[in-house]
Formats: sequence, structure tokens, C-alpha cells
Amino acid sequence: MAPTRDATMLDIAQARALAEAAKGEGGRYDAEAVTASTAGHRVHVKGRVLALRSTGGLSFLRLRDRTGDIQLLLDEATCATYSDLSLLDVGDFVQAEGSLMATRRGELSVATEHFSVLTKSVRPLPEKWHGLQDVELRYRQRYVDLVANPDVGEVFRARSLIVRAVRRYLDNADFLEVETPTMHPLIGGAAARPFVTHHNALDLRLFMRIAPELYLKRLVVGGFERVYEIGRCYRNEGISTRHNPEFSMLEFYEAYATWEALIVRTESLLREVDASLKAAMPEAHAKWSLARPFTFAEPFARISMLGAVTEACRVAKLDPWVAAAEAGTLDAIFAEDIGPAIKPLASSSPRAKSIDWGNFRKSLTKCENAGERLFAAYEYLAEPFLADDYRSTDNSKSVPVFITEYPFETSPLARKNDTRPDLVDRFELFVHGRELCNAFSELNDPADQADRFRAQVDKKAKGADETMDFDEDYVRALEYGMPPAAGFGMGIDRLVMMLTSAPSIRDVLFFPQLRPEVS
RNA sequence: GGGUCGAUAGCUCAGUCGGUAGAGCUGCGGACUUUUAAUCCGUAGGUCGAGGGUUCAAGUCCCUCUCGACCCA
Repeated sequence: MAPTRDATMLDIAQARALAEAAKGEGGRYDAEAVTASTAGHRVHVKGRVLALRSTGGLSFLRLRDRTGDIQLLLDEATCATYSDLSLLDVGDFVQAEGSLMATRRGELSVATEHFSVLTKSVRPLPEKWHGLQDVELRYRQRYVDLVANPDVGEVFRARSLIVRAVRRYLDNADFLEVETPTMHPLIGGAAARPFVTHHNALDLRLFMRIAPELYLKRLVVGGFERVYEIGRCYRNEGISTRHNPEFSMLEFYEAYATWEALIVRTESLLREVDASLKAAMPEAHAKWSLARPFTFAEPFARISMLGAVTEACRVAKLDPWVAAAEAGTLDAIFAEDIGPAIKPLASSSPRAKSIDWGNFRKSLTKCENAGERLFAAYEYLAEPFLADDYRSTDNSKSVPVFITEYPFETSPLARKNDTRPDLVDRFELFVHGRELCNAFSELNDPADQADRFRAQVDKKAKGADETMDFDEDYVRALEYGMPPAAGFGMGIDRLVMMLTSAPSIRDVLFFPQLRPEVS
């Protein structure tokens, strides 16, 4: 069927808008008002058939396109192609032409005079009421999931809006979006195991990037003072609700800024992105924010790593350790085996009982210096309880926490603090106890950087597998001079999970990594 | 890597003590001119994830494996 000349090809939302004036209580339309307001205007819509009901010589189709749904009413007496209905299935794409009308129950419909199939669906869609529930099938056949489960599409629309809002924020702050290599000859920029690949013509071993960091900072050396990249990174680790082998990361670098400036940026970035999401998807946003265990409505908390450990010891009533922290002698305790101390300490309070003492002890024994020990103490004593300890004023939600003053041994790319050489000018942001952002004033001293790379190489020689390579070209770049700068990294997938209250990273990735399907 | 749970019709799920494989939706045929998970009548649909074992007899009990979910590391 060729569309007749006087029908206007419309998105379904546009077609509905023609009858907006006739819309009444509860979304019901008055039949006479529809006829009056559309004045017999003919419409031509295209979409997918979601439901098909027939009562003798009268049939109803529910049609959906990207803008919405509308019902088609087909009367055997007035629809020229009515007999084609026998060939029609749910899932087919059709075009239909007719005038707008309202049914007795007040549903806006197209009184269809012609319709034809655009694409035939030869597989049945999942059952209409329960939809597709099987999680494995939902991930493997996302194309079906998206048709059957409208909430899924909502999360992915949110993801797109979130990324757009992040870009808008950075673009407005005069950052330049760039692209850097995803295949690297060396491992660098983060602590993770890489995927290895091979370039045939160059006969070259390459690693899929674990972070864009070192390339972006080369651009800062080259005079690109504000750059950002949103891109895929790859880490050869286990798969879980929070980890996928490939994931998206935002990094930005700002010359002449310090980590303290980035704390301010981080708060404003997150609030602005969330506000954009709220503006674009108000109903979904209301649902998600109700489900969030955290809030952005109050100032984020801010505490040093040692402060967080001390505070955590206080809440857990680990009195001897609180005293040691205040006297500055905590590391002397952690440097010895804490084994004998565990039993009395673990019964100090309910909180103390829930500390993972066994793994904390094991982790401490692997540490080689005070910095690593403080980090381990933070990981086991403070981090698991951040969401309990940092609460909104009415105590209903957790507030995000900036952890600052990281030990330099655990931060091979961050700038040392000017007055405390055992610390680096770095922070991480934890939202409801989960790490979301990592940022620091950048190390731009080439000699110091070379020392840090050497320390990484030594660790690798001792068997550590999550270490960086010595990147001579990067040191050479620093030798030409990098302006003082601060850099920021954030996992996009985690951000989307938090904002949409998605429990698994698989809910925010269209095609999460799965084992191959067995036939 | 460890633990728990799961896999039965295209989809969602039952299946008791080990005794002939079930329902709803979907599909197919039919009735019905205002449906909304339409309704009604009829009908089709199965390598019970794979392999092995116990048994007269296994979807069901045992073992191994595959895939997945959740929790822990």
C-alpha cells in the first residue's frame, strides 16, 4: 500500500498530540471532542504491533514506536486491507493510515482504513503478561529484553542522558574531548591485569588499555590544558555484579588546578548530572532516587584516611587503637602481628564483631611499609562502614564521603604533599561505601616519577601482578615539563548504576560479557 | 576460587512418597462489531541442561560436567 497523499506521516507522540485537546480525566478521550479537534485529519503511523485483539469484524492493535503507543482500530467494513489481519502477528512492524477517534472506553485510536506489514516477525515475542524473566536469556538476547521489558530501556536511556550531561558539564568548563590509544605497548595508569593482543605487521605485543591516564597527561604536556576522555577500558579480572571486563571510564585533566579544586568540581559535576537526569526523566528519576540509599542533597563528607581509620576505631570501641592513633603510634601496632590483639578487640562492640579480622590480619602481613598498612586498615576498618557512619541530617540516607591524604606508597602517579612527604594530594569519593571517583594532583617531577616506576617494576619482580611498567616515554614527556595539574577518574557504569539504583553492572551494559552459549 | 540456589513446551511456571509429562499465555482452527492480560470452543506443542550410576521403574535419588543467579574472597 502506498500512503495516500493527504495523510501526514507522524510519530505516534505527534499523532497523539493532535488530539491533546480532547484528553480528559485519567487519560480518557471524548469521542466527539477527538473528532472535533482533529477535524478528520488523516494520520499515517508506523510501529511495532505489541498486542492484537479481535472481536469478529472489529480488531484492535497496539502499536509502538520510539515516541509512544497508540491503538489501531480496524473495522472490517471500513478497512480496505482487513483480510490481511489473518497474516499479522504480534511483533510485526506495520504502517497504518486513518483518522483519529476515541473508542467507547475513551482510548485514543486510529480508525484504520489501510494498513500493511513493513517487517514480518517470524519468532514469537515472549508472553505478554510475565514477559521475559530468565536473566540469562535477557542478557544473551537483549534485543528481546528491550522489547519485552520497558524498564530496561529506561535505564539505557538514562545512561545516554548521563553521559551527555557529563560531556555538557565538561564542555561548559572549557574542557576538550579527546581520544587516545586503547592499545598500549606498556601497562600503565592503574593497578590491574591487562588483556594482551598482538599486531601482526609490527609483530608487536600490545595491551588493551587499563586506563587512558598517561596519554592524557602527555597532552597536558603538549599544551592541552583541559582535556577529557570518556572511553572503554579493559581489565582482565573476574566477572561479578560490579565488574565487567570492558567498562567505560571518564578521565579529565586540568592544568593549574589542585586536588582541592577537583573536590569542588566533583560535587558540582555529580549534582548537575543528577539534575539533568531528573529534568529529562522526571518519573523514572523519582522512582530511582526513592530507592537510592544515598543522597546528593547535603554537602559531601570529607575526612583523611587516617582520620577515617581513627573514627572507625572509635565507633568500634577499639580503645587501645584509638589511643595509639591519637599518639601517632598506630603503625607500630600494625607492623607487628595483630593476631593476639584480635580476640579482646573483636568483642569490644557489635561493630567490632563485624570486622573481617582474619583477612585484615592476612592483608597486613603482606604490607611492606606504613603507607600500605594504613591503606589496609582503611580497607578493613573504615571502608565497609562508610555508609553507616556518614549519614544525612535526618539519618535516612548516607552521604558521599571524600577520603583524602592517601599514603604515597599506594599512589604511584600522584603528587607528594608539600609538607608531608609520606602523603600524596589525592582523594577518592565513596558513594554509599562504594568507590566512584579517584583524583589527585598529578606528579609532574620526572625524577620522582622514574623512582615510582622503578618501585612498581621491583614489585612485579617480586611476583605482584597488578603493577605498572616503566614508561620511559612518559618520563621523557615530564622532562619537557608538565604544568601543575590535577586529574580525575570515574567509572561511568558505576555512576549509572548508582543514579538508576541498578543492582548489577549487567543492568547498565547492553551486552555484558557472558560465557559462550552452548548449542 | 569457595558456598547457596536454579535449568521441565516458544514464554511464565507446577510436577506430592520414585510409578503414563501438566497449567496459563503464545501458536494453529473456529465464534464474536468497542477490546484493554478481551472472552468462549477446539487443537498442537517435550532429548525434563548434558553425561553416567542406583532401581523392575528416574523430571524426581546419587556422581560428574555445562550454563546462569546470588553471597563470600
